[in-house]
Amino acid sequence: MLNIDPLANNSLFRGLNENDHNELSRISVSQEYSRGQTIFLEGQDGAGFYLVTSGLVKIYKLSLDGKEQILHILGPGEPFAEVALFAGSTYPANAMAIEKSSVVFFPRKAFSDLISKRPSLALNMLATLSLRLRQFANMVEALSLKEVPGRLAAYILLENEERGKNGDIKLPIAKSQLASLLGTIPETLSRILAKMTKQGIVTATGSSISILDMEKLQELADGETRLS
Amino acid sequence: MLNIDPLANNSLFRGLNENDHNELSRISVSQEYSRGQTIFLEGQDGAGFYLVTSGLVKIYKLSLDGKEQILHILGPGEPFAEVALFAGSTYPANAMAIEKSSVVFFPRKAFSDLISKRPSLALNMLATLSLRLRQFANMVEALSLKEVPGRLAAYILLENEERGKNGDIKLPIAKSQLASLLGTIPETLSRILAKMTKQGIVTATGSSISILDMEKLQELADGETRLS
DNA sequence: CGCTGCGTTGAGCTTCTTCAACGATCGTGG
DNA sequence: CCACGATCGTTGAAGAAGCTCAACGCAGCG
Repeated sequence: MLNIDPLANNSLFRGLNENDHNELSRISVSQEYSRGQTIFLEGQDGAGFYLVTSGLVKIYKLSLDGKEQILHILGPGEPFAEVALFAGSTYPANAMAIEKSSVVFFPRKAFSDLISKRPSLALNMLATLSLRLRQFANMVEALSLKEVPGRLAAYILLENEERGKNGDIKLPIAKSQLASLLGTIPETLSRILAKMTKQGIVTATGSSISILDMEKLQELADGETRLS
Repeated sequence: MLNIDPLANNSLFRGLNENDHNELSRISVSQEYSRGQTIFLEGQDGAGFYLVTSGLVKIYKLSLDGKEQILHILGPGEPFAEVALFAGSTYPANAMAIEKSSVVFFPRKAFSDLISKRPSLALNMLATLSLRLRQFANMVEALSLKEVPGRLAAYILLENEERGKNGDIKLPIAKSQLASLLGTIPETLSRILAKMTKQGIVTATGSSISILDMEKLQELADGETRLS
């Protein structure tokens, strides 16, 4: 096969047999979204959950006056909107494709039936939700206990561990989106990045960031230091 | 029996049979904590999870300079630290008894074995975690998109729905703790409550709050209005 | 080539925190 | 039962962090 099955290699479905995978393929529906297209809105009836197969999807909340807070950014292999399956029936936030994306949709009922019969599927799902709870706890901590420089530093370090190798990072999202993810606005992010650059902590050109002073970045992320 | 079994009536264990309940009783351990006593600390090995049977427990994060952000307040019947079971092995935050409390502790291994054999237990746990994810999403939204008056208004309204009847609320926690839960400090909370009182939205005496203008409170919580 | 979205920079302002002092409340031991 | 201390809550004044508004440069794309 030229196209690898997006379902087969996902950790969410680890431990399932061939039949289960066929069943999953049978009940799921592939969908395409173009950049900026809404996948669902907060409050809508949660008809099922999704898995990203390509592209990038953001989960976000909006205030009345239009300010956005991104809760998650999801890439290939990552599920979203699982919450709607198990508690309440509506989506708790909005979902939009940041870039051209493909997702697989799993209708609620069919998936519920399968999960009731497959303990390993339920356990995998528990692991997924638990990981997300951990991320949320860190996000609340960041928003409440850290200032924007600290949040940005933590983000850069995290990104460096996950994608960067030698301290060179390519931002996967636009800076305005990063601002929204960090709980601030583009202007503030821009100013702080400029300040970090001026102090020799990083260099930033376009969507590339290079870490110059890893130690200082770590201190900022931990809240040991101010940017002054 | 004089003492009702705290395990039998919990929604987490709904759908389990008599044997399972006996098994749960067998593997669990009762613990007592006095006011202010630490139950576990962030980063410690997560040896299991807990269920509050009486009293009040807070889950919280601390910054280096000692500021506290409360993530949850848990009362009788509510479980906590389930996350440590399914993702990572360490506790993601600190837990402390706010008042004299009794909890039941379920050691990791024994509970994992049971959950693997009882699909309904896994599903109940999924429902619990999903609900918590929803709460976290709302908390992030509040911290990032609402100002303190809005957060306080939302808290009062929520508390009124859950415990209050006719708009009279008895705060279950100290105001300093409420400030920490709302992501602010006691001084700010005090000032805003005073302002709300001055504007005839609520009256506050000690730990009692009475709602005078429900509509205005709702507008504040939704972000439609400022306190001016 | 022009338009539109993104990013940057500046000035002023709002919200919230910090620091400090004081008052109230509650539990406890004398 | 009262007195005391500790914790909690309130209020004021000053400062800091981040937001708003506005203008402008730049790049990408049709």
